[in-house]
Amino acid sequence: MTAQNHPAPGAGGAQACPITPVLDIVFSRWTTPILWTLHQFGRQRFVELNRNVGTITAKVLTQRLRQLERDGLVIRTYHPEVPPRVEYEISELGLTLAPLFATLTTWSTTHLPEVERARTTFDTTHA
Amino acid sequence: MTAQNHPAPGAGGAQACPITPVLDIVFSRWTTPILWTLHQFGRQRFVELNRNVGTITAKVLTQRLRQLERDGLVIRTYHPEVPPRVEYEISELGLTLAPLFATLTTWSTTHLPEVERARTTFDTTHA
DNA sequence: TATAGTAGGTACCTAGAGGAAACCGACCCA
DNA sequence: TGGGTCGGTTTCCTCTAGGTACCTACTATA
Repeated sequence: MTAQNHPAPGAGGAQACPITPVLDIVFSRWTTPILWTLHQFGRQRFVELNRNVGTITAKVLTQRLRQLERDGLVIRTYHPEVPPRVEYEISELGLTLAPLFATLTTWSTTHLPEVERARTTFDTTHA
Repeated sequence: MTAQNHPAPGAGGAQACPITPVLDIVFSRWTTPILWTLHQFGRQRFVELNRNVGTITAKVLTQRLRQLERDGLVIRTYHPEVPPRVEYEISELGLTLAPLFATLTTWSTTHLPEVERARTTFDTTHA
């Protein structure tokens, strides 16, 4: 699996797609599973999150959480105890993404079967 | 720039984010600029599209168009003339993405400044 | 003594996407 | 005979995200 860098807006002098900057913020790799897990299970510690998200490694999870924290979508709370305890939760700004995700899920449920059908017909006709 | 492969759903046994399959269809690299250009300029030939999208190379444009065609979001029409002529346009299924993109643009205009502010405060406090 | 747990940080390495550029086949024009 | 157009395809090369492994400081437990 590799990363995602959306094309630079305005590159080449052509009209640039206006939503590309948002994609790097919201739809970078692993960001949606992380946000989804935080939304499902609520505030979680690092190791919990690591288990709940799935196959993500600790290093990448740290990187993505830093990015999400920098973008203001996730709040990190550090408790200087022993052993140290860190908790992550979705910020208010992160919660404003809810209608966007809702639109995505509705599109998914209504139109994903059409995509599947288009794929099978394409694969059979281009055999 | 590298590719985008979103994590496999269900990997690791945890609850999987339900929107990840859609991301690979709609938000793969270059797909949104391509769809945007097709939407802005209407039906276009390959070379036109290549120029209008921006810095994309012909090889990658071909790959992405094949994927979009396979997913049923784009319609390819081949005219066996000399020199050959191929036209691309958005399908009806592709047009159903419009509300999704609209939601994205509204979120962008309303909340992107907050992201910028969060970034500057993060960068100054973590200097 | 030794091991485990916590929340990462760091160094090294690999796989694979994507870019650059050359090439192609059919035809037209000069 | 050579060059140009169109829609790609092929070859080669680079870049980098992400994986593996190992490290910290401190405590509790066995």
